[in-house]
Amino acid sequence: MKESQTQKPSAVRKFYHLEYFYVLLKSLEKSSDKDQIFEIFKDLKQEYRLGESKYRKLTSDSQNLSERQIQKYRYTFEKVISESLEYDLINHDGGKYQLTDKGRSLMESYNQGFQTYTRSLCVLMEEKYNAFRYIIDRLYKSSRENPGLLILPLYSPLQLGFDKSEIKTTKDIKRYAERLAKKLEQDLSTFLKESRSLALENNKLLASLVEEGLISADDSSEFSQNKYIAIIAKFRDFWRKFFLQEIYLYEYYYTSFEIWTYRAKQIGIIHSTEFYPHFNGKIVYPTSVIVRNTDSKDFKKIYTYKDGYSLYIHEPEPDIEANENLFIDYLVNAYFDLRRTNRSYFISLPALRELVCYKLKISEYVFKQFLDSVYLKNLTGNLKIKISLEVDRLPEETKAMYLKQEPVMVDGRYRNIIAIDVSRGGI
DNA sequence: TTGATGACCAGCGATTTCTT
DNA sequence: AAGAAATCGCTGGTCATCAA
Repeated sequence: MKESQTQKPSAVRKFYHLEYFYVLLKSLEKSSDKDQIFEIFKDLKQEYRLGESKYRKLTSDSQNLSERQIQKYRYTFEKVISESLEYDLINHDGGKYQLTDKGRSLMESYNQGFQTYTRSLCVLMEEKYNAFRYIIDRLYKSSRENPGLLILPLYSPLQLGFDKSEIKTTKDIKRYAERLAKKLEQDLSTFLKESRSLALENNKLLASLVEEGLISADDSSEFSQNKYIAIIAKFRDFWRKFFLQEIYLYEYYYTSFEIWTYRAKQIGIIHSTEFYPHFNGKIVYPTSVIVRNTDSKDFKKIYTYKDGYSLYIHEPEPDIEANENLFIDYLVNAYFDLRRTNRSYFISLPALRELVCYKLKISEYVFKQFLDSVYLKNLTGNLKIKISLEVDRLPEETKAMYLKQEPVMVDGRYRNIIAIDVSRGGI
């Protein structure tokens, strides 16, 4: 397979959830007046759980929003409108907004299921921006040893064993900086098989902190404690930017990368996670390829570029026996991997999902389909292993961080913990 | 006018400390 | 022990600024 040609850069978009398009179009069905559309949009944003964060948490109801919240919602609203105009989903005529045929057909695709909907959007976005192609190309070029894998390690002082109370002077900051750089060098070598000294960059970072007046050039003098968060944020941003631009040659800034990969994740063409077990930070890899053509039945074409290359999503069928066996193998391996650090038979299903998705290079959606199929067979006793799935607590029922990930819907119910028995004797 | 960029901050959930 | 309050760490979204 010849690698495809890198496309022109992607512009920045300002919202993550692809449902926003649908929510806007639905609002437009009811009104053509902008202020009224916004009112409906606000309610629907709430109804579809389009929270401020990716974890879809909503606090207040749409009736009791603060001025500031309304301002934020309006900001998002304007962005959704402007992007919808670009894709001709709506048109704007004399202060009135109307759905176009294209908009109506996108709504139709939503009713056929989320996968159909996101794929229609993928076509619209790719026609205009080629952003997914650009990122997928970058991902495949990320590392010679491990093509496709991109890591963005992240370690706060806390995670490296420093307590906030022991970081007071320039000297302390330098100690953290040094340990962080060492850790990052390690990650580069383990994950990307690249040995590289980060000492130079580390010095650059420290120098910029001094230059901006956040810390003093003198080792023993204390920095102002209310700048602590700002200083730590500098570390985070600096290394993220370094990894993206220097290691992965991504030419745009972090937010742009975040937004496009998260959109790609919803379509199922790129996987990205902050919850990969035993790793601090973010891991991104493609669950698709861009090639002229392929004979493999595991890949489905979803978009064709002008130069003849196509975007194929990796979507193996669960009911083909070889696929099923491979899935079960990885499932069992990942289960025992996680069991080593866990006393209970039950382990976190999202964590297991991360390991299996990575091994098979499949999206969360495909994982869900496989697990569904395998679980049903297990219930009727037609499987060589025994699987138990349970619901611990759903994200909205708890404040625990480890449950911030979306649970997996299997056999019609949300599940978040799993146990596996290979002997079939019962657990 | 539009997009890129970096700084900033509200607010969330985790963690720690205080209180009963 | 358990709940309440205070503090901490971090993120997404907003905004000002700059360049084209």
